[in-house]
Amino acid sequence: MPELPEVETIVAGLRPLVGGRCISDTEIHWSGSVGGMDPAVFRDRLVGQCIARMTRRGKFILLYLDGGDVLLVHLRMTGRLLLRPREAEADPYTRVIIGLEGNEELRLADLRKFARLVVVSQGEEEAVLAKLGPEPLSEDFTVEHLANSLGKRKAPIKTLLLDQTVLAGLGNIYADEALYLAGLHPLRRADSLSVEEWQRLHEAIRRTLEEGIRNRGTTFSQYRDGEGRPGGHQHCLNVYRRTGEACPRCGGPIERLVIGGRSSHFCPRCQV
DNA sequence: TTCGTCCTGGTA
DNA sequence: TACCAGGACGAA
Repeated sequence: MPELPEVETIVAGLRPLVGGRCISDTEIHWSGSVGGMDPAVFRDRLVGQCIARMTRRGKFILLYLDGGDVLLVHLRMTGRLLLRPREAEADPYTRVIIGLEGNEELRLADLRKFARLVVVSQGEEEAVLAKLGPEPLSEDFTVEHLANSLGKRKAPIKTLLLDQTVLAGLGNIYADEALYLAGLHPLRRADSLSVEEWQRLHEAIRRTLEEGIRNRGTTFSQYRDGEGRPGGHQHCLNVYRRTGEACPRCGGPIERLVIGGRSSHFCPRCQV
């Protein structure tokens, strides 16, 4: 669910609210969310450390703690990271609570139980992050990088855009939207793209992610920002989950195909 | 590279 | 009742 724009929105919203705050207690309601870690071990390790820095890398949220640990959060499909007053009504599907001094708590709520919260020693997070490709909105993400990493691959371009080792942060929604903006059919073999098409795709990826961030992410059902608010980008999508509706450009019907096990939405007339 | 799996709930 | 869902990993 949460892709780069959603995670960016969460982090930008929470960063000023949790920076410098200290952890006073923790609760684990479903141990799978912390990889089966013993609740007492989890608590002993975190309590007393303060949040020095909060950042995002790809779809990961990173909380750097001043005691030498890093909290890595990945929300996967339905995870939410919410900052709530302690006395606030329980959020449904709350799996982990990290209590902060000052009567608030960070809650990991997650309907489908895929989200993960991992504690590592500072430095160890680099092994996880090293597998990720460049940030799509950074200078490291160039047309050359995109074309060089994928230009010889035979797989459909749609499938490859979801590979986090190629670029970090794109998911199913924004991949479909980027391919629409670029006018590329999701089944196109990557090795068939021309220089000009790589340029269009590169530009389209950036544009669609920037618009997603501007609209504070896409909410279909589960996504909320760090304060529980839905995003607004679902009203601006051109093709994603619009099967049968009119293409904004040509008016023809949007089609849906399953590619690499993921649903893909596209306009067969505008995307070739 | 593709498929199943981890899970639960909403919708057709 | 069947199918669908925003992610990612490991096995075949």
